[in-house]
Amino acid sequence: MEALRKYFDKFILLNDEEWNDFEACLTKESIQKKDLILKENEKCDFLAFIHEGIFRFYSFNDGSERITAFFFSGDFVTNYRSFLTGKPSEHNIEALTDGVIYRIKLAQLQKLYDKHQTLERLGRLVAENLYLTVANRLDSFMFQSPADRYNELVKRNSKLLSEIPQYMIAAYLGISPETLSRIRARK
Amino acid sequence: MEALRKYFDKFILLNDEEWNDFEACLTKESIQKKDLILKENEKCDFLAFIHEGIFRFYSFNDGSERITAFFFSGDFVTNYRSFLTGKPSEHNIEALTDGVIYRIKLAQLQKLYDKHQTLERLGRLVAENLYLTVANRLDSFMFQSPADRYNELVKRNSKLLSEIPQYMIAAYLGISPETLSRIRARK
DNA sequence: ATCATTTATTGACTTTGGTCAATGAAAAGT
DNA sequence: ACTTTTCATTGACCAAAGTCAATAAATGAT
Repeated sequence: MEALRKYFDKFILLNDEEWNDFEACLTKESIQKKDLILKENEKCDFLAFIHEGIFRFYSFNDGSERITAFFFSGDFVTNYRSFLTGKPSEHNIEALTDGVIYRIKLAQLQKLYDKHQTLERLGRLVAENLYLTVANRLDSFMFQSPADRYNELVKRNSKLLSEIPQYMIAAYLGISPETLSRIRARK
Repeated sequence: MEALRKYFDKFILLNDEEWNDFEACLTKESIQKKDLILKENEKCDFLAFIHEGIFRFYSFNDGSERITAFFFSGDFVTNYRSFLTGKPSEHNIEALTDGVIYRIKLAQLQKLYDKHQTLERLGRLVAENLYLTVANRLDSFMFQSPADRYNELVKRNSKLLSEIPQYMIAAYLGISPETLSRIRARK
């Protein structure tokens, strides 16, 4: 689990005791393409660290799918809202590729928070980071046109474009596949 | 500062020592209508607790104003992004009424985090809460029509409507004042 | 109370993106 | 390799929201 530890190091350095306690709570799972690691109406009581694979976080609006986020290796994936509030998830989390994740349960995480102030801090930093992610995405919806959102995606995350079908990119940008096709055509 | 302590109690109970250390870092300020407590391009190095007053958090897109949030007494107001990242703010925070706030500086808050695990936890809970707020707002932009957003606002926050001019509500909903006027007319 | 300014409404027109349908291209299954 | 299904593009049309401009209503200042 060196990958996970490295990811954490970006936020905060854990000593061996903290790390070992944390690692002991993780359970490894192999995931197949199209598996749902979280289903609508379930409570999300876990965080999952993605060792390998791509996931999408989506729900249905009327008939059509809306994708709130994609997650890649090195990311945490969870329904953070359901995780925090205990309410049932309105979203699904689906594997777009085969993969490997490490899960930790909410209850165990809370015990770790109590035991180590450093892990409590890590929890804060993770929450702050997630805040920044959604806040940026909110801005993109408030201030930018679909074409702007697409162009920024191309600039920032061209990897994503090559690995994910275009109609999902459209669902992520909040537009129809036809519109995305036209945005790409005109330029 | 009983109001602030009560607000905290919603998250977590502080003992007297923790509370006193925290309170000692607060500075009280009277604010006049139209004052900017944060200006574009400044770093936001504070959290402010609103004892009295209404504030708006806004920026300019091309020529026109976009309002990201309103804040009322009992809320914290800050540019959380600038606060967390240290980057200059792209937003202004303006008082819509006269008011009273209590500021705490980032540096002092960090000292408190180090001193008391409970305050560290409070920091996490506040971050988690802010996450939920923006995440809900993002959903409203991704999934709802302007009319839906307006109707929900009427349902949830009718107080806001009576205290804030309609063109600002429109800017908050991400639509033109004309469109809001028409949404209200048809029904 | 009057006048000036700000805010809200309404109409005409434009722009943008959505929907439906047809066609082409690519990928997956046998 | 061939068929089937999925995905992407394109066209025609529609609906929603934006813009510009005129007017009305409300608010504030003197």
